[in-house]
Amino acid sequence: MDLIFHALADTTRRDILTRVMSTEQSVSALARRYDMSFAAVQKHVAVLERASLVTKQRQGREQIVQGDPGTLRRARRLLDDYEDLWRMRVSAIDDLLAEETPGTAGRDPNTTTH
Amino acid sequence: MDLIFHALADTTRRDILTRVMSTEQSVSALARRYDMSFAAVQKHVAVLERASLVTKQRQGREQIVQGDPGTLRRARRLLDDYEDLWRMRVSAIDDLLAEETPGTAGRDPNTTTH
DNA sequence: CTAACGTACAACCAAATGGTTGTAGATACG
DNA sequence: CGTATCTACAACCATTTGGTTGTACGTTAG
Repeated sequence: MDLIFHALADTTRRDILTRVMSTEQSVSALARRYDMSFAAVQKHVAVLERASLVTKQRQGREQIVQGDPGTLRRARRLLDDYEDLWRMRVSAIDDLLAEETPGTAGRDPNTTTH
Repeated sequence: MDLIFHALADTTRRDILTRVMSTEQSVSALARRYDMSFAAVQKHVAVLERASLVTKQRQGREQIVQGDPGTLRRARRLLDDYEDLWRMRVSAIDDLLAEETPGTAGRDPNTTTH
């Protein structure tokens, strides 16, 4: 998890991810889009790869990069879990209020049912 | 966004977030749970606060920390967007296949309709 | 009032990050 | 064949990170 979120905590890497999620591309094709050295982009891809957000696949002399939706889902699920915690906490307070003053539902504006 | 994901890229911080999402707590109450100095935990909370994942609220001499579900939602949405990119890409390939060999739907096992 | 508690913040340190340049090995092209 | 392209990787550098300790200050408890 540390690896996943760390990989996502960089604008360039998120941009690379955006690109390869919709179209798989070679590392050099990606590098051409950014104002930094090939080696720098190569490192960014390596970080994404270590996090399993991306996979590489050799094709001749090129290395084709493609996104991995499975890892993305795992990350999203974690965020969902945090939101669930919040909802449970609020509903616990709601229950308490409902018990004390029945009829006064007191909905929390931050709580969104999906 | 960098701040948000960077804040999430640390086990201790995610653990703090888990705690305050379900129950708001003072910084020192949090600090007692971890095998590190108060100052270290204080810094972790500061990182979460800079990322707006958490808000602090003074109460006498204590500083009460509570989770912010809104920021969490923003992060989750971004991950959703990446998954959407993937689905659009796959469906584009599907359309192409459907056009070439109608009847052979060829569903991608990675694609999950929500 | 005094002592203990909760917090803020500075100074310091080792390790990791994000970038660079340079070198070298495969693979494709003319 | 020779040359250009794509990749890998090492060495280096400035900055940030995650931790420490120490000091100072407002607030609560005895």
